[in-house]
Amino acid sequence: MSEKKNIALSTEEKIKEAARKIFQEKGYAATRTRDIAEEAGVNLALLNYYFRSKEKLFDIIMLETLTKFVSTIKNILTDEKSSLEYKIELIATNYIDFLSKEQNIPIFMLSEIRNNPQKILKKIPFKQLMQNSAFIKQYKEAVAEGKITEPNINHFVINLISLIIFPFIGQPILQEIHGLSNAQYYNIMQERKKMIPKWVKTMMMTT
Amino acid sequence: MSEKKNIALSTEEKIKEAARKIFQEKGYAATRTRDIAEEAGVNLALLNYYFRSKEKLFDIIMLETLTKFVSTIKNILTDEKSSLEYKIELIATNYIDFLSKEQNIPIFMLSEIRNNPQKILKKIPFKQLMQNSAFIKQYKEAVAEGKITEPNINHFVINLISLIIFPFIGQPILQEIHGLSNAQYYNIMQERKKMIPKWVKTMMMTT
DNA sequence: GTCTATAGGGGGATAGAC
DNA sequence: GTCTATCCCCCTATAGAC
Repeated sequence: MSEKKNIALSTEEKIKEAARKIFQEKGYAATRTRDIAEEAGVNLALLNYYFRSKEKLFDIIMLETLTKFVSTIKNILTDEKSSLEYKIELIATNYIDFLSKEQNIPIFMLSEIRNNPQKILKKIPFKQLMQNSAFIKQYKEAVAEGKITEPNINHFVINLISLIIFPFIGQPILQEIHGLSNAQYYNIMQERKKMIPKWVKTMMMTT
Repeated sequence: MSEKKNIALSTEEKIKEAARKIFQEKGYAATRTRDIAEEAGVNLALLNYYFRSKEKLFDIIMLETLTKFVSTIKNILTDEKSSLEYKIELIATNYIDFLSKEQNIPIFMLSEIRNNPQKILKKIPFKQLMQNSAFIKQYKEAVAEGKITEPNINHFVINLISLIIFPFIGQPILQEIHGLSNAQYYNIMQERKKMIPKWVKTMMMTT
């Protein structure tokens, strides 16, 4: 199944694109290097020629996935000029747009983290990204000014991330429960871009 | 199948307990039958003697896991007598207690559903469980009476489930971001038993 | 029912021709 | 760089002794 868009790619890039697709769909353990080669339309031996091993290829895909995932919010969190409210709107909008196109990324990342937490978490400085960010500073200011009554920023971050990401992870089950088509579910996710910022704001005023 | 009062588990039960543990930790593809046999402290051949194949053993574990997961809320949703508010409190409390003990269940269920949606979803009548439940009826009544301003029940259900379940799925990453110990994270989850019901209530009044 | 031994085959990796 | 052919380990499953 050779696709038009792949014709311009080098062999190495074709393999990476195929690996990204299949690793993200099935996870490391369930992926066979033969499937990646077939998806890429290249010979199996080339996979080892370019990337040495299945695991090394996986490591590259995972690092790129994590980097892409983090880059979606990195600049938002550290921007000193934009307001906290605007940051929340941007985070919700950008992540929902990003994940609508790359639906498998959250479950892929999280299930591989379960299988090997240290290996994956050490690749990306999640902690440093958050701490001392403008985002955190502004949240604490809002608490000091009485604009927010929930002083524990952990709950705030957990809630924001949960409301954005879980609907993608739980999509099969949530669609089944509500009897929704893919298009209907997509529309619901679009609605959430506007609603999540309002919701988290009111939540943080509830004690 | 059902043994009398346990002193020691039967061989069959030892295998099932070991299989449950390892499948839930690592997922189907990454699990080796040798690991299950070792964990159970029995010979590898006994696994096939009692369960025929790895897949048949997995199917049993998955069905039991889904059943346990659903039974946590089944009676709550269908209870005609309790109020909507009380139902929400019970759901939050019971699920957080359940998942605090069985932390791997959500990611296990959801990643196996990703790998094989129809096979797993058809095992459990998620849809029928929800539709025509007292829970849905009471939500619609609350909308009609103006107690709730968000008419779309889909968002309500998605939000409630997201706020309860995602913190368990994302635990490794969320702990890392906030620099929290296991004990600290456990305490945060305990706090959420009281807070989630308040939050979802105010969220559904925000339009 | 439980064990040892092994069949059978899938899948990652490589040698070597071109 | 790309291919064919093949190695060989590992894992599931089974045969057969006890």
